[in-house]
Amino acid sequence: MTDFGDFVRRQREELRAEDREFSVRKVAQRIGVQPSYLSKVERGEVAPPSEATIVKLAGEIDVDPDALLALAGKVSSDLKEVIRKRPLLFAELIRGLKDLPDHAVLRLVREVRDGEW
Amino acid sequence: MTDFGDFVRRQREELRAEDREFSVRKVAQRIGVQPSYLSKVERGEVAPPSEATIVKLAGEIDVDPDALLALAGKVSSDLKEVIRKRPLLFAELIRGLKDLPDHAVLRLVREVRDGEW
DNA sequence: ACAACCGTGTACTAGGTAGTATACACTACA
DNA sequence: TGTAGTGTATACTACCTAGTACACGGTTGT
Repeated sequence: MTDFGDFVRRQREELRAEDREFSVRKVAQRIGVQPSYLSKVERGEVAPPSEATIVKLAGEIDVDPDALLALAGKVSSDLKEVIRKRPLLFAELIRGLKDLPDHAVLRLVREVRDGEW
Repeated sequence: MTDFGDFVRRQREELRAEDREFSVRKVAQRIGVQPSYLSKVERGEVAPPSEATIVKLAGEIDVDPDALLALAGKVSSDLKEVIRKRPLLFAELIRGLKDLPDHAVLRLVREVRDGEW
């Protein structure tokens, strides 16, 4: 389960190759944690950080926050909130989409986005 | 935030009016917790139980598990898993549905259920 | 009258979460 | 050559989660 750490390290080092501001220490400082902690996170020595820290990190290393949260095994709390408010409706919808292929879900997404609502 | 406790107590007592098997003690035993703990949960003296315990409780007092989890401020982990596997797709879909009225979401649900996929 | 059952008060806890603080050895630059 | 910056090892912690264990006094059934 070091998917998360490995990904963060790779992404940060890629940015670092072109900008020294992406050292462990500098990034850690910008997202508000100790460098030693970020180091351990990247090496998978400790579990992924909290949602708030992950979101800041995502902003820093230029990845989608939902994608990074997913790598950490988490779901954004604002999405959970949407479900929590109408659990029966959303539970049925999501379970119904569970096994459908991407393109089918995407069709739904688009239908909603440019919705005839 | 005693929504959860109040609801459980009401529901249990309703069942209890017609069946003595729905005492705090009996229900607690069937779901595998101490009676004192269930009592505290119902009175909101402690936070709602874990997901696993909530699901057992829901089965026992005849309410939808997703609804009971929602009252506890939680989302079923199988739904989270679905999102976690395709975070970009589902994040966009759910945020797009966030402010739509029930009937619009329901239309989607039905579209998926009797899907032309 | 008494046994069985009832809900609840009190005290406690193992394990997890999300980190901090400090010190160390190595490298890079000027 | 020294100083500024680098990643990491070690030790520690406050708070939260999800409960347990036991005892108590009140109520009910027979």
